[in-house]
Amino acid sequence: MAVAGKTKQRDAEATRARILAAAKKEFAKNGLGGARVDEIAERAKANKRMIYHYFGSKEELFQTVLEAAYIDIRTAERKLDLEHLPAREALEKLVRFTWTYYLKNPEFITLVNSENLHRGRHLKKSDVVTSFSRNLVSMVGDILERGADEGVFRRGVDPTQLNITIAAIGYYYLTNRYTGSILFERDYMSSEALDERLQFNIDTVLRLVSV
Amino acid sequence: MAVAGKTKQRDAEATRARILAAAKKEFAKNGLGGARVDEIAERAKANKRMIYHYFGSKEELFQTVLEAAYIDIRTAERKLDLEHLPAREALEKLVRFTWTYYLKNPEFITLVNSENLHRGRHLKKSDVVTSFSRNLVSMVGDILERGADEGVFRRGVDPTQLNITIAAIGYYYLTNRYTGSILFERDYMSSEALDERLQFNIDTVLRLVSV
DNA sequence: TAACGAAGTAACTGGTTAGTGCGTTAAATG
DNA sequence: CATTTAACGCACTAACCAGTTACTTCGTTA
Repeated sequence: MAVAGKTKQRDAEATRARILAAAKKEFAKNGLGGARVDEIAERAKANKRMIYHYFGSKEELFQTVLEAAYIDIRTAERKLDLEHLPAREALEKLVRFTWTYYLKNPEFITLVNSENLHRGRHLKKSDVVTSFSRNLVSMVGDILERGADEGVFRRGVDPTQLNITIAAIGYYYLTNRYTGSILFERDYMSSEALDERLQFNIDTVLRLVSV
Repeated sequence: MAVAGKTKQRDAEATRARILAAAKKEFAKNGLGGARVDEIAERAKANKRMIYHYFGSKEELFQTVLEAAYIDIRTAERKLDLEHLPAREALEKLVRFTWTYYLKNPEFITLVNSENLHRGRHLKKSDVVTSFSRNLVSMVGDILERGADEGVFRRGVDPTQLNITIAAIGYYYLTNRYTGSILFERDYMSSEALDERLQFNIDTVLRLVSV
């Protein structure tokens, strides 16, 4: 019997987890097409055969990584507990959270980009993720309604469009930071530049919904 | 001597142009890593050898395609002639143009995404593109200043940040339309959805700069 | 404790792909 | 018209890469 804490010589769960973590890094760095299965195996300190044993194929591995990434961000969003905050504060907190999440989890953006290059064909096969997203839209819908009741927000703002915009203004800045830095001759990633962008985004969203 | 209009059996310029057009399609569809040189040659009805003759390597071909794409959008922006419009109209026209350009030139977005996956290493080698972009920022800066003089816009809005936001709210919606359509259970590309998004974006930008 | 299933490994395969060597043919030049 | 230059094509290669075969080792349980 395996004693907890003891270094097991064989540990299916641990190996699977190491593969998943390595795959996330490799897919994020090089995209689905550019990622190398051998590289993932090496990074995970696992044999390549194990990848096929646990995940079936490179594509299924990608699908699993992508699903896990979506579940992670949606779960974090739920934990924000925005229901108990005044509408204005709740919305600002969501904008801040989205920005910070992208900043701390740059793999998320690259994974989503890669999936969209492939026309969403992996996400289509997943059904867990949709229900998580419904929750997000209703969360924002609630904030908007509450804000209108409080008299600080105008009515008639589409929650889905607002959601897309909140994501867009952070996501675009970060995903296009390389070309942006070159074209606009700015350092996109200095802490001053990041702070400035976050403030601009909060301002954009609040002006959009305010009465 | 080649007679104008006569179908030449050999035409360096035409072959080069066909390769470039084919490469744009292939790179946009599959990214730099996923694009196949053989596929580009076939699509261009040129021999693969010609690609290496005119462009040297796959990477240099990509760089040329990317440069051409940037020059195209920046040139189109200049032709908008926004200087002779009232500030509000000028800004709305720019938001509309940006949206429509992305919509009609979907390759542009995918090329930029691909370049950012590769950390901008091709654009770094190009110097033509930077000067084009400087022009865009000053164009928006002028509109903002003019709007403030007219009394319709507030002062202190950063033209670069505004520029980024105008691009972001259109770009993000379109590049993530596959995952978006699945997660939010909406058809992102129906003409009603597209109209609605454009209106939302115009509204977002105007509220952002208005007094 | 035997035996069975699952974890793990190394070496291989078949297909693909960027890039080339070398020969051919059309057009420009003098 | 002869010669040179540049466009063009065929067929090849060396490297790469996803996926597999055939095998060993460990842990669990009848």
